[in-house]
Amino acid sequence: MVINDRMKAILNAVVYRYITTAEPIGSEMIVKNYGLNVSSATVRHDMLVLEKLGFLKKPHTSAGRVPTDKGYRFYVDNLMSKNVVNLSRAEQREIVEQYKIRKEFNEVMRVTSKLISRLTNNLGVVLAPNMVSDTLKDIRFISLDNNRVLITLITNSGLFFQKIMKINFDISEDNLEAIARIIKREFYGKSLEIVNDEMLEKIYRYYFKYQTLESIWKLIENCFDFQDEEENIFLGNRCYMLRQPEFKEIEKLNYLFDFIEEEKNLVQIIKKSLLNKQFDIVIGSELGEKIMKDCSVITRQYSIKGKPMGAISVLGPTRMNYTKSVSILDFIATRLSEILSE
Amino acid sequence: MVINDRMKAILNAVVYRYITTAEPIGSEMIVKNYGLNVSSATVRHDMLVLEKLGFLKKPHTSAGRVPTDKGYRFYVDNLMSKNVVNLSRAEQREIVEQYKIRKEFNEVMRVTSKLISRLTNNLGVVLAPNMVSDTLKDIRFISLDNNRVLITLITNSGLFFQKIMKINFDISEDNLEAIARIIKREFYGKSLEIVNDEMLEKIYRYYFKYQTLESIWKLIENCFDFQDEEENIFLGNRCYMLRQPEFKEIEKLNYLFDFIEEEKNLVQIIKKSLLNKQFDIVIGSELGEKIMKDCSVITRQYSIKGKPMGAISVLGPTRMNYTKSVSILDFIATRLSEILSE
DNA sequence: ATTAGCACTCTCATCAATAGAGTGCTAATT
DNA sequence: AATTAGCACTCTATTGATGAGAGTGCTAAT
Repeated sequence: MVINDRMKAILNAVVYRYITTAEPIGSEMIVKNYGLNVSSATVRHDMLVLEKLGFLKKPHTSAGRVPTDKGYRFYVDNLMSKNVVNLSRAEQREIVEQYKIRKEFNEVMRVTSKLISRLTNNLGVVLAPNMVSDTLKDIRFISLDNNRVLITLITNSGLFFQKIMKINFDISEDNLEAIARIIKREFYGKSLEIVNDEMLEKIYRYYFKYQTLESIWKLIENCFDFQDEEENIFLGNRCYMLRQPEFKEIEKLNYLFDFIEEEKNLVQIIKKSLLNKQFDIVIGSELGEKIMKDCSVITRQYSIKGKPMGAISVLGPTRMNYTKSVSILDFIATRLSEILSE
Repeated sequence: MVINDRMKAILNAVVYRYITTAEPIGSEMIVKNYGLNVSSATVRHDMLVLEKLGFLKKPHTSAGRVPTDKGYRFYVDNLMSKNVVNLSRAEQREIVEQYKIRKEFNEVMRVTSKLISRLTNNLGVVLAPNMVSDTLKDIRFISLDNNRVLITLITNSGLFFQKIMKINFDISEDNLEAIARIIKREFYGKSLEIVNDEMLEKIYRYYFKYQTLESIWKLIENCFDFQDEEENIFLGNRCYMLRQPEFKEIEKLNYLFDFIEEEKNLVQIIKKSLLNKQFDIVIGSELGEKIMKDCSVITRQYSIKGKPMGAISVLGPTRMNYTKSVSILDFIATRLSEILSE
C-alpha cells in the first residue's frame, strides 16, 4: 500500500473540495470536477486505500469521504503549496487601510485581531509583544501624588509600558529623576529580564544617597518583573466562526468558547507552536485538547525591528482554508511588523 | 380593565418563573406554585386581561404565557423591588478577590467585564473612563528617538494616557520640558476639552521662544483631542450567553454577535442609557434595534473620586434575571469606583 | 490495473397519528 | 359580580413508517 500520484491528487481534491462545501466528497464528484481520466470505481478503490492508510474517513457507511487529521497534515505538508492563493486587491487594500491611521498600541493589536477574523472568517488571535527579552532604552518617574509614582519604561523596540507604584514615604522629584538617571545609566541596552536580576545588587551602591535601601527597593522592586505578567492576548470577532457548519451545535460551541476565553489556554497553544519555528500549523487532535479536536490553529510570528516579538493566529475548524489563511497571516504579519518597527 | 393586585401578583409570578424556566407559564403552574387561593380558571381569566393590556403574550394558541417587553417594563418599574436578591458570600468574595491584586488599568477593565459575564451568565460590558471631561494634572514629553515623542498625560482622577507624536524637526529635551511646563502652568485643572479648545490661542504667546509656531503646533495638535478618540469598550466572555435558550439558533446568534462586535453600536446604546440617569434598564424593542429585540441592557455608572467616569453593563435576553443583575452591577460598580479612586 | 454493474447501507425529508399541554368559553355556584 | 368546574378546541412535539437518494464495496469482465 503505497501512496501514488493519483492518490495524492485525490486526497488533494477531497481536501480542497471539502474545505468549500463542508460536505463529504463522493467518488463521482471527484471524477466529474477534477479530471483524472479514470472512472469513479477506480477513485473508489484509491479512496479505500487512503482510508486504510488513515488519510480519509467516512461519517457513515453510505457517505462520501472527509479528510482525517492525518489527511489534513499530509495536505498541509505536501500538497498545499501547489494551491497558493494570493490576496485579492480588495483584501490587500483593507489591510493597508487599517494600518494607515496611527493608533495607540493596544488599538493596533485589537484591530489586527479583528482584521484576521474578518478576512479568514474565523477567529483572529494576537499575542502582544513580550517585553521580557526587550532591552531598556529609557525610564522615567512621574510623581502622581503623595504616595503614587508613575513609572514609564521605554524599550529599544519602541514599546513603552507604565506601572503605578505605591510608596509609603516622601521622595522629591529631584530624587526620583536622579534614580531614573542612575537606572538608565547602569542598565541601558540590557534586557528587562537581566535588569530585573541585577537590580538588587546595583541598588546597594546608590541607596545611601537617596533613601534607605528598603524604600528605594520598594519603589522599583516589581518594576521590571515581567515574568508573572500575564501575556496580553487579543481575540478578534467571534461572529464569523458561528457561520461555520461545524459549530452549528451550540452545546459544542459553548465548550469551545469556554476554553478559548480562558485566555491562558490559547496563549499556551500559541507559544508552544512557536518554540522553534516562526510559523506553524497545528491540526485537530495534534492540539492535545479534546474540546479542540475539530479545530486547527495557524500561527505566525511578527517582529519589531527584525526581532520576533509576538504572534498572530487563526483559529478555525480543521476544515479551514489553510492556503488562504496562511497568505492572510503572512501579509498581515509583514505589515504589522513594519508598523510596529515604525 | 384595570390592573389589580392579583393581576400584579400573576404578572410577577409569570416573569419570575419564566426567568428561570424559559418555558411559557400556564395557569395551573401559577396556582400550584404561587399560592393565590384562586382556581386556575380565575388565573386564566386574569391572564386574558393581562394579554389584552399587552403585558403578556402566547407563543401559540395552546401555550402558556410569556411576558412582553411591556410586561417586563412593568415588572422592572413596579414589581422587581419586592424580590431583591443580595449577592451570596461566595459571589461577594469572588468580586473582592478579583480586585485584590493590583492590576494595570486595561487589565482592570478587562477583568471587570469578565466578572460581570461570569456572575450574570450573560455578556458583561465595560465602558472605560472618558477623559474628555477630566482635568489636566500633569503632562510630560519624552523623546523616543529623532522623530518621535512620547506624551504622557495625567489627569486629576489619576488616569493617565499616552500618545506617540511624530515630529519632523529637531527639538531638544530641554525645550520639550519647557513646553510641557508651560502647558502645565497654563492649563492645570482645566478639562481636557477646554485645553484642546484654548490650546491654539495660548500657543501663540510662546511659540517664538522655542520653534516656529507650526512645529510646536504639530507636536501637540492632536494631543488633547479626545473627541474623535474611539470610546474604549471591553466585552467580557461570550460563552455564557450561549447557554441561554433564546440564542440556540445560531443564525440569530450570528447576527447578534455581528451587531455587538461592531463596538460602536454598544457604545451608543450605553451612552444613550446614561444621558440623564446613573442607572438604566432598556428592554427589547426599547433598544430600537431589530436585531436586539430579544435582548435587554442594564447599565450602571461608576465613578472616580466621586465623579462619574464610565459605565458597566449587562447584555442578556429580555428574559434575564433583572433583580440579580442589578445587585451584581451595583456591587461591582461600587468596588470598581473604590479601586479606581485608590 | 481498470472498469461496469449492482446489491447494500445509511441518511434525510416527508407524512400521519397520537399524546399532552393549556387555552377560551359556557353555565353553574357563591 | 366574581369565581369556578367542565369541556371542546387548538397547537406542538414526538414517534414511527416510508421512500428517495447518495455513495459505497464487491465481483466479474475487460
